[in-house]
Amino acid sequence: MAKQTLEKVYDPQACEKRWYEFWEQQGVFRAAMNSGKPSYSIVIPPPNVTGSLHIGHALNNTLQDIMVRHKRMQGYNTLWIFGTDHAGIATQNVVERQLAAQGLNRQQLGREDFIRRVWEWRKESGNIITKQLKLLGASCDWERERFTMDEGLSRAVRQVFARLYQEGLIYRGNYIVNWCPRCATALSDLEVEFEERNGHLYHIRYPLIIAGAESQEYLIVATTRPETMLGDTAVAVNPDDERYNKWIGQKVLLPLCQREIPIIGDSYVDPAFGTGCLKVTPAHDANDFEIGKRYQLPQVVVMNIDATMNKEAGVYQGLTREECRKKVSHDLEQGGYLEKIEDYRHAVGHCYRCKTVIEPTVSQQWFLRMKDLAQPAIDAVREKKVQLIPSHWEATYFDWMLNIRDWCISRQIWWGHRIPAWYCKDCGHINVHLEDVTACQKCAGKNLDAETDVLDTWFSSALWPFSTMGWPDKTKEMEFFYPTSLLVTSFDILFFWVARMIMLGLKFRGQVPFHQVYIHALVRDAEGRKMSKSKGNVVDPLTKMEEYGTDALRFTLTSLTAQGRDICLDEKRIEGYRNFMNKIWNAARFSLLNLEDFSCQDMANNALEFTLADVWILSALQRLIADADSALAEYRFNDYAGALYHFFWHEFCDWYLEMIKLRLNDPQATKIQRYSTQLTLVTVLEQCLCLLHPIVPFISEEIWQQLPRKNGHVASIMITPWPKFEERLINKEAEARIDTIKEVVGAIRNLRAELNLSPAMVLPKVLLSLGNIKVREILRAHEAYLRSLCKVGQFEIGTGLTRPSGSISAVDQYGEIFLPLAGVMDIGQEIQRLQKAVNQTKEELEKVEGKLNNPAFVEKAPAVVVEKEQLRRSELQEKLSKLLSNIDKIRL
RNA sequence: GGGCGGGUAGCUCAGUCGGGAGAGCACUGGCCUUACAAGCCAGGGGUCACAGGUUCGAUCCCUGUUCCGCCUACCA
Repeated sequence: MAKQTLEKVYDPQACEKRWYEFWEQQGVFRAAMNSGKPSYSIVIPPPNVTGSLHIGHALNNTLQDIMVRHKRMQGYNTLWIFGTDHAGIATQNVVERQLAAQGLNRQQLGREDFIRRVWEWRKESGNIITKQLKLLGASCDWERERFTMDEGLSRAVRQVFARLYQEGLIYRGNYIVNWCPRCATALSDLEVEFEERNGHLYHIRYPLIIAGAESQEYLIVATTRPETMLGDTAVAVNPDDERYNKWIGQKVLLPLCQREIPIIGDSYVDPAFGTGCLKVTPAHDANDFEIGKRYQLPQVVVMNIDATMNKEAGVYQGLTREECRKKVSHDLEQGGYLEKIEDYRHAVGHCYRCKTVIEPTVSQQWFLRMKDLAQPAIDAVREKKVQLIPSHWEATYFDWMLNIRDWCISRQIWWGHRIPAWYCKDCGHINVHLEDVTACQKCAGKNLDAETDVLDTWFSSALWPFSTMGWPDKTKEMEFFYPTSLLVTSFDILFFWVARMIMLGLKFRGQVPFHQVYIHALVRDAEGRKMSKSKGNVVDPLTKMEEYGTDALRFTLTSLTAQGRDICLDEKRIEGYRNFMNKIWNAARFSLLNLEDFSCQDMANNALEFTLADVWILSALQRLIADADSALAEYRFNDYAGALYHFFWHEFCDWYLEMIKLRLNDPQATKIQRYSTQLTLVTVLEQCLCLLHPIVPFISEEIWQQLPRKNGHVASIMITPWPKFEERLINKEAEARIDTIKEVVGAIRNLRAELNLSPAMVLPKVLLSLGNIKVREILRAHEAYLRSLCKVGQFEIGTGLTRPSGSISAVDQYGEIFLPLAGVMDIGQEIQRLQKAVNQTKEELEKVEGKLNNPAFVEKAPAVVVEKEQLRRSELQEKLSKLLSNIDKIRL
């Protein structure tokens, strides 16, 4: 790429697309399978095929991209598998809405045509998120893209289903499940969201049957759902409840239905709740279902699949649940059966897809037995074969896994993996098989009905880490990349997805699907509220990427990713990091301007002549590399970003670049000297770009491509070797010297600022009176830095210097600073300024003396700590006396 | 009901071994200093939620209280 002068302001739009295309062209996203190298792999949490990029995706994929880019630079065989999820209910909803717009529904189309329509939709609109992830810079191996409904993954699903069925882990049966009347399908327990709602507790009188006839006596039951009474088949009381236990075995008359139902005794009933009498509706309540099984009560389903009342509801047939509740309540009151209605707040289950109130209903479904699958998965986490990060999620994981319940895996929708079961109409045998069954395996009859239900989408997701790699076939991918190294996900799908992958991975591969799981937080708005369309506080990552640049957004998200914390995203932060991108840009601009006459040469290290600044920055860079490495290794993303931010801006730009201006602008500098500093400059800049690259891929590539470098270099920063920490470059002496210089420069600048001296004004002379000979030596040796960084014409550096008359003074840990400003200074103001310093020093001194005067402290604290305090005391005492003496002499 | 996380500067948050409280943003003052005003220099600002305890010493460890958030659960 030709050299060019950089613009003053970084323009992300101008380069992002260009570099992404360049990377694709170069094939650098493709997984290498080089047998000499270690492997690193991640499978993406597959976004819904209907999805578009939201801020959570942006975070999730930025973190994955950071790890993958980092490992790729470290030389691993790196694979990041991308793919999408067929999202059964969500996708079906989308296509159904499209049909509705044309006045059609899926029943009119028929199953086959409908499925064809979904595939068409997927072809046209199913790759939105793919394009958006590319905009985000994601370095997935796009050639290995998978879809949960594609041929290979479908085969994996069937294989798993068939084996689990054969082993008796999958069974079919009539049980109570969570039914969504809007989606017209069963849901798993996890797909129900409970929310507190204001409701009512209806107290209803159930007349007792005495001597075969309705009596005036009654039991009162309390319920939040009076409409379900139409399906009541018993009333239960606690057998120890002396108010009622005499009635056990008797009957009550069910109001409105004129049905006699038994009174049973069951310890499930809490005598303290409500009236102590519980109406039992086995077909519409999960607990009642259990009670019903214990007493062989009939199950009366009173609703249709859309939650309108069915013929069992008698006169209420055809009403919706809500209408029926009103009517029942009204009729009870009319009949004198309603004791009272109380306000009552309780949790109501809603469909996680469409928010419709769930109707617990008995129906014929398929289930996966979980207990046996859970145990090895619990052990795997306990034994750290799968490491959850942060580890406090383990508690949540164990709690759920230990109380796991069977998983309802069948869905009454059309879009999804059809359950591979065929019912023989001749002998009743259920045929479950990998391939389509055309003749009954038991009676050879050809009279078969295929199962119409499909599987829960999460069933196929559970196989994702190995199904995407070609399992059940033996593939090179499986050999190289399974188990995967890391999974990056959000905690809200820990049970939905992570736990199930561990269980099925262990079951079918005998190995965990991933070694580590990094669980990140939710992105909230600046006030910490969950983002939602209804609140209107959604931050659209794509808009922000356009406004501030993709790198700025990525850096922001990374900086805010501290473990165990939610992320509160304030747009101000994005702006701030956009500014950081610009800072990087301008530092590069400065560097390139000063590297125009530079070309890399082979030169022995000992022939070079480095400045103190050069030696120091190389040393500081080593510390940065070490910090970045350890932060990444421990997934402290915020520390990783923070270390880079601090080093680049506040060490490299603020100090190093300012210091080397001296040499770069010095016409007296020899070629070797100039070359040495230029070499340091380009080295540090390049290594910073490499360290930054995983977070900010675009700007780092844009600048990197323009750096002068040796021949035979690689094509992209993406495949440049990751910087290596070099112990030999650590130079504590240089670091200490720079610290001293920074300290003195700071003190002089502070004085200037407090006196309101214009930065443009060059102070003719400054005196430094320093007690320590080493400090004097350092400052004398590097006086040039002081002169340029403090805008001072001349220094007098010595010890015990007398304060020139009419001088401003300051005292710091090294000694005294005098600015001779005869005639300019305001004595009153100066006394005030010094007095303030005196007060501060006194306060600190009191604290230290408090400690040292405490005999227990001197006796029990470690010697090092005590010595430290003693040293501090003497320093403060000396500072105080100097300050006081300066006030004393102020008028001289 | 059970569990988890949190309460540190005006805001959002760091704080790894218990030993002089930090960052970013915001704010104040001064500067268009030949990379950058999306910038430079300097500065102000905190009873580390509250109460006890352990310790020579607690933001940090222990106990309790309180507030906020989340997860989970078969009290109708």
